[in-house]
Amino acid sequence: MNTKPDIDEIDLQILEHLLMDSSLSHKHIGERIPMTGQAVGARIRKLQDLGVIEGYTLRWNPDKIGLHVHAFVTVFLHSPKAHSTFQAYALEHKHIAELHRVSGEGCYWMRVRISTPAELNDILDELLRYGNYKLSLSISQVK
Amino acid sequence: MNTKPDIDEIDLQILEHLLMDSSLSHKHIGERIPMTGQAVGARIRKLQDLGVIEGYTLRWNPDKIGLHVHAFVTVFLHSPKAHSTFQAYALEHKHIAELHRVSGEGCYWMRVRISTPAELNDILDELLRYGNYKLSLSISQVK
DNA sequence: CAACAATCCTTTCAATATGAAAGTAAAACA
DNA sequence: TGTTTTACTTTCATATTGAAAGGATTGTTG
Repeated sequence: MNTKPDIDEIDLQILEHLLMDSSLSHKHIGERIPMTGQAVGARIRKLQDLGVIEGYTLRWNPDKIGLHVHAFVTVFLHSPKAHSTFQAYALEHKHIAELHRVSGEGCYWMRVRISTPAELNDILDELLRYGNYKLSLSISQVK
Repeated sequence: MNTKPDIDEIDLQILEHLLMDSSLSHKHIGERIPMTGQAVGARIRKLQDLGVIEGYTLRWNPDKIGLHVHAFVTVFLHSPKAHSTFQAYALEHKHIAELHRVSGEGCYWMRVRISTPAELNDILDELLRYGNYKLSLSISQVK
């Protein structure tokens, strides 16, 4: 038994192509390998079955629809009891785009995308119910 | 002149659908609006032209191809002169998946995806050339 | 008010991409 | 050596796509 399932170099090439542009046709990707579009399709299905590919989504610009504030928040919970309610709060909150349990600084790290500083302020107020926080604002995304 | 370009509720619905699954057919999305697939296609092209949709990509699981370490690093640069070399370093580094200039804690925030703690150690060593850092490891992604 | 233009949709149509199935070649293995 | 497995290609039927043309509605202007 290997640590990795049988994913070879060709699979990784296909993965890289799709990460760059998942709207590429199988045929187009196949020309680079080279391989027919159908063979590429079969490998992509394999990557999905293995759970390497979880789904298809967009690269997009939230700023263009008015979500001008991009914040990184480290959360320090008051008490162990706060975890479940905090997670429930974060999961249902539309503007909490990402949430991780972390070791290191604090208990959780989260990404917030929201329209205005005032709305961010509201979120921070709500966070105080669960614990404390440390805030960083993204000024520009370099990569 | 409006702050937003002409993006209406229907556009946002389409955007949400594509964020959930960008492999949905235009026709399928159209059934929920409701609208023909061709009309959905035209709106998607509009969203691309406006720069709201920047491209198509995957949701995937780096862990499955051996990238077991997911780290968030806050970087504090020594001096103003370090910025350009640091950015160049980060941009070309394969395992630095995301980089933001931030206000708040430190100068930069970055996401690192890498195979082993030992390799992370190497990156941290290299970071010391530019400044200091603070490290958090993602234990589990909640959202 | 009437004519016109603009917008946004539908319908139609031709080109293309897709997945399934069958066939083939090469490698792995008894 | 013969058999099985694997991974590809070819073929084919179906579905998706974008372009073009047509129609309805709304807004604009003389």
